[in-house]
Amino acid sequence: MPNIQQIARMAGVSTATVSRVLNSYPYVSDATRQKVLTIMEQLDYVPNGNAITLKKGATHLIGIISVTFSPLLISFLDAFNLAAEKYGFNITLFITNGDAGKEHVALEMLKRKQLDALVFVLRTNEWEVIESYTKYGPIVTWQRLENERIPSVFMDQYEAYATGLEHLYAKGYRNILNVYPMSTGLNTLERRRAYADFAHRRQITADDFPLFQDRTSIRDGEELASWWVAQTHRPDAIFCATDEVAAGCITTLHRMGISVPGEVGIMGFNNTEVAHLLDLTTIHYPVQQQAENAFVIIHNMLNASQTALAPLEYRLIERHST
Amino acid sequence: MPNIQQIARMAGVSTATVSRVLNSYPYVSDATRQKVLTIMEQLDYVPNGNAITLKKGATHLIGIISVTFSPLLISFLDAFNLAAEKYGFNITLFITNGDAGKEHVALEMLKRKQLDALVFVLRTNEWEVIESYTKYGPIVTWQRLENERIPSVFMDQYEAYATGLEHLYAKGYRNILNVYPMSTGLNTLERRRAYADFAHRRQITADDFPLFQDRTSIRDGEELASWWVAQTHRPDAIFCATDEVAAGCITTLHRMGISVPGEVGIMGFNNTEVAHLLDLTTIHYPVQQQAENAFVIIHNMLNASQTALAPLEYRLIERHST
DNA sequence: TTGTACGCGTTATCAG
DNA sequence: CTGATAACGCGTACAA
Repeated sequence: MPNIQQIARMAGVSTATVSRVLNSYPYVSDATRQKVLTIMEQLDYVPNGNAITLKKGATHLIGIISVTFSPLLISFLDAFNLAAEKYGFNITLFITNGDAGKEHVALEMLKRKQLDALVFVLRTNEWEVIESYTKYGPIVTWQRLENERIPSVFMDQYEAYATGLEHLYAKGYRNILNVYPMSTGLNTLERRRAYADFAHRRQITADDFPLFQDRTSIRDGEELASWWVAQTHRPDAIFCATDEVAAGCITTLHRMGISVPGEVGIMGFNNTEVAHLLDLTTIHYPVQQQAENAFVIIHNMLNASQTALAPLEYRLIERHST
Repeated sequence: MPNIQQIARMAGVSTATVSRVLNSYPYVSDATRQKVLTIMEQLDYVPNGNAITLKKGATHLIGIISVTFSPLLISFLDAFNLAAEKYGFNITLFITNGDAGKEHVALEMLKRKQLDALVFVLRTNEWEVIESYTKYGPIVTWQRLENERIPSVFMDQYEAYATGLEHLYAKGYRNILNVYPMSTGLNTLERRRAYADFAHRRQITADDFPLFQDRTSIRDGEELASWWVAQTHRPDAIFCATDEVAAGCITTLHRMGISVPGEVGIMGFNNTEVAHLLDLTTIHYPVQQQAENAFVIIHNMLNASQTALAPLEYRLIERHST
């Protein structure tokens, strides 16, 4: 593997000149340019990216961290990737499976300048730990967070959840079971607050259903359906934490011969592909815009620029499960 | 940001000694070690990963390239990631959306030593183009390929498809519609060959169904269902290219009030999550092992080692759609 | 046990 | 228009 010096020597010029040719600087005579290019051809010269990285201090690599591969992460990745590639950035993926150590690997890579920035889709370490790394580069999160140093592209779910509840109310449901996502997340808090306010507004008395939370997977939905069937006092609608929960629930109910929305209404959240597949009423969430914004924020921080963020809007997708 | 020299100077030692402490070499007196460590602490010293990368010539980054985010890619990524992280490797993702240019970015990064190796899950460029980059580092593919320089972790689908067909036959289906994946891929060829041999073996005369290929998405499955309903002479079973096609098909049929497997049998391929969700009979494909093998091959090439590959096995998953 | 000095491959400044 | 040379930070023979 020849390097820039060999090329310089063989072409009878200095490395500076070779570098100029490489980066198509002006002020290089056509004669020397051609000479250099020819030698490069001959020796099959390839500039070493690591040397450039070391010199320039930028890798154009952004780390994205999540606990698992959820359908939502995929949408996020897809949109982020699209935005990033326009500016020559690529993505390094860290799936932690909840292992704080794996997350540390990513943080350390930022610290050691192997990554230009980090996006936390779903964190494992405490925010304090993560925050202590902000001095090494931009860190953005998708989760809800109020932190001076870690910008968030989160969109509050209170209103969106309230909209879903009002839809169920309008459809005649009065006995709604809420199934919440991660109990550690603030989304659950917001959704519970939205329900409390809704119940008060609509004068719905407290039910005696158990509290369902930490339910986000298809399997969770399947268990939910089994629970529903076993009850004597049943909810007439279930507002699921994710479309996947709704999917597992609705297919299991169908399998047991229970009609949806006849006997029970089912509602999802996020509008992922499975919601379309199973004709689920759900809330469309602007994941794409959030992902784009995550990139824009990073790009702004890296270049001290001021590109504006995209506005975030949710909307109710009414299908036939309610 | 202090560097190794500043630390050396402040500690009153040479950079070599600092480096030794950094990499916990033996033969450093405890006294000097402590002195150096203290200074590092004080100055909040962080070794620059890029400099190390340049010096050592390895990034411990492997690029993975695919056209889209299919459920199968996710399984692959997940398993690959698990294998890779044990050896300190991370993954950089390239989703090309069929853009050969984006694929070139990855190839160039390998060439320029920003990536240690490349895995083509789904390529866009011609193999010839890709092959010309093998001199810059290990390139492995998941697709079927017979190439000296590009190892493949592909598993032949002839037998698996034949097993699926025999299952349908055993269930009494005689009028099978085959829906094939990418017409450019060899999987389609193998599956068609399996069907031809099956038809001959079971003395099934040629049907007059159109040739369905390049069908891999949920939407493709939905269209397929519409097609099926519109026919007078209908197949009694559909062997779908992927579970997603089967999913789109079966839900649409249900929606139209058609019973599965009563009026038509539906069979998927790959055993992804949606197959479980919709209770689809399918073929389980050893994606995890293929992914692990991809990493093992790369690791072997990088270290001239000889770790053995995992054996590949498929199996029929019988559920209730046939 | 420690230090010197060079190499890794580029870019960028400054002179000419 | 071109060349010398100093960074960028670190690892490592070789010598002591």
